Amino acid sequence: MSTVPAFKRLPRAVREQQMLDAAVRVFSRRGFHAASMDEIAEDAGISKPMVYAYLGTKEELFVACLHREGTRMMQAIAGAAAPDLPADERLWRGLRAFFGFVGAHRDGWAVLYRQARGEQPFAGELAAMRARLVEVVAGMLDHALRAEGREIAAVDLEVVAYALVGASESLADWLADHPEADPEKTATRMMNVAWLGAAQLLHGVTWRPPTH
Amino acid sequence: MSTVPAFKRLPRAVREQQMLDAAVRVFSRRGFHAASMDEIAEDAGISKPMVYAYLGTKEELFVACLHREGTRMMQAIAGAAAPDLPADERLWRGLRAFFGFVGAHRDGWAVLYRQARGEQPFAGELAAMRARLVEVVAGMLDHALRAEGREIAAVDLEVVAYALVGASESLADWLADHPEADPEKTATRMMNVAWLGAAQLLHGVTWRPPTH
DNA sequence: GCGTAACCCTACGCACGAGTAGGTATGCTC
DNA sequence: GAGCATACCTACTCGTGCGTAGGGTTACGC
Repeated sequence: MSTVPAFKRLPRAVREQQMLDAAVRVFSRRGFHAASMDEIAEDAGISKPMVYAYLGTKEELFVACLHREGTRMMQAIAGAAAPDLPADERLWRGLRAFFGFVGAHRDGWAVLYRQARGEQPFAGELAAMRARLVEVVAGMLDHALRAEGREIAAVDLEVVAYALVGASESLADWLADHPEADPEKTATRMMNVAWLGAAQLLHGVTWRPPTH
Repeated sequence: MSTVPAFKRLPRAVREQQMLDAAVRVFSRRGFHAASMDEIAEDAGISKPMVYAYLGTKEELFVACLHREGTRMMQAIAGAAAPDLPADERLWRGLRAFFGFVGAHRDGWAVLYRQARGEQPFAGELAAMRARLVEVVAGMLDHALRAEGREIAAVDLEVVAYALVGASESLADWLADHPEADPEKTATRMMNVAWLGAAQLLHGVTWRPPTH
């Protein structure tokens, strides 16, 4: 008997996205280990074997979440920071996009950074993404430096970039925990710390340890 | 029959430290969840019920590790940054002590930051410690500001401090993953990023978002 | 209108690891 | 050297949750 459609039996592509949505929510709420596949399935309005059929084991599912959220974030940033702008403008737009993304996807951020960092199986995945970020930032700095006719050793550049990325991640955490905070304002503050320091470096000013 | 002592039957205080040593090692190697109490016990050269008798459940054990390592770190920093020095000197000494500690206690650092951050039960514990760090840094900045006859809103100060702490943590992670890197040099680099930017802020220079 | 493939379910097996019960040996006090 | 506390062990119980076996139902091609 043909009852109401009962909105079931959706095509695979749709269900996979629903599952990923649910997974991101649950992982972010409980953490990787405390999250159970049963809860994810229930949250997605589907039964467990379906999750296994489509997305594989728990680890694979988590990696899939990581990938989707990470890609979205990188796209948000890349889309905002056009490569033909001056360095400070690029940095500003990149930061604004970044904090905007975190503010809008607090769940995704929690999955991405708070969970993935601790668990060895995913640390590599995460490190690769961070490396791409660092590379982008280092590229900006290097570009600005050459425009000034200066150069810095590649290692130093990378470490500075690493510090900036770290500071941003830290503020992003802060933002995720303060729902009332304004992403734009946070980006401005980060820009103040980052750019004022970086600009000094770009102009050849450096700090040297006291010798005694 | 009195055989060789077989180095057993140690007083509680000693065994507790051995257990904590083992726990820090195993937690840092495996992560909180993947670490088993059996492995910790074995690594400590003792049987599992002893661990339960002395340090309690797995969570309590982890908190104990967190406490010990955290206290050691805070002491290392506090001992180095005497409060009567000028701000830049304090910051420098604090950073040097911090990176020195991380370089020497990579295991402890991994437990502290990589594990504790992700798992909700310990996030609070960790946040409290970080809050103390942020407070110290914010205090330095504030002190330096007043010396210059300036003031900044407390929130901004805290956020800047938060960013600096985050950048340091990030570089500490980097340091923990690069055994060949020199803690002192890392501290110098961090000082460059942190102080050059902060000094600008202290002198009233700020960056403002473009208005268009 | 009938096969076949995609979608979806209920119900289980099974390993792993936290925590404990219950007992033994060794040193310390008096 | 009797009594007692402390250090220590082997050997279990038992919940939890991952992953699967095996079977049902709807759509779609032909």
